[in-house]
Amino acid sequence: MKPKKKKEILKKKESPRAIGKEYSFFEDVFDVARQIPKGRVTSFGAIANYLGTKLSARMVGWAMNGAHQANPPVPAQRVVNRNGMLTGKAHFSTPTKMEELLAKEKVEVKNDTVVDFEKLFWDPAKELEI
DNA sequence: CGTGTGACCGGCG
DNA sequence: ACGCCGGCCACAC
Repeated sequence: MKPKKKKEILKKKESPRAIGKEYSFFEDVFDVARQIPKGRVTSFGAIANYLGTKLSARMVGWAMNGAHQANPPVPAQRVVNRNGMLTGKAHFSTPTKMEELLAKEKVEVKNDTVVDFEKLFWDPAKELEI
């Protein structure tokens, strides 16, 4: 947890490649995703909202595209759409990997959808308090 | 530099 | 109630 930064990161994006490393919106998404408490889940919209791009939740999901490939690994299984559906399960090693991971987190998954999603919902904008 | 795409979301028919 | 369409931002080709 790092109460600093926050929007500071998205201030102006000073040439991501100029750094020579991955340093951009991705890191923000990854960082937020990593801050998701165990046994909790969040939605793309929530992350997008936290990042200030709620109107473009698509990019969040798109960013997650490299999340399962990022280092350190990002618990992408805790990130689902606003319906609580495991939309990105297909992007995991195995189609069942996502619900398996969630199952280990004591998160019930029924029909590719998180049970009690509303209760397990973790809003970064609130928890992290922008 | 321009075009395409993306694990979405919300509104409208 | 369901389905389709547009939109927004960032990144890769």
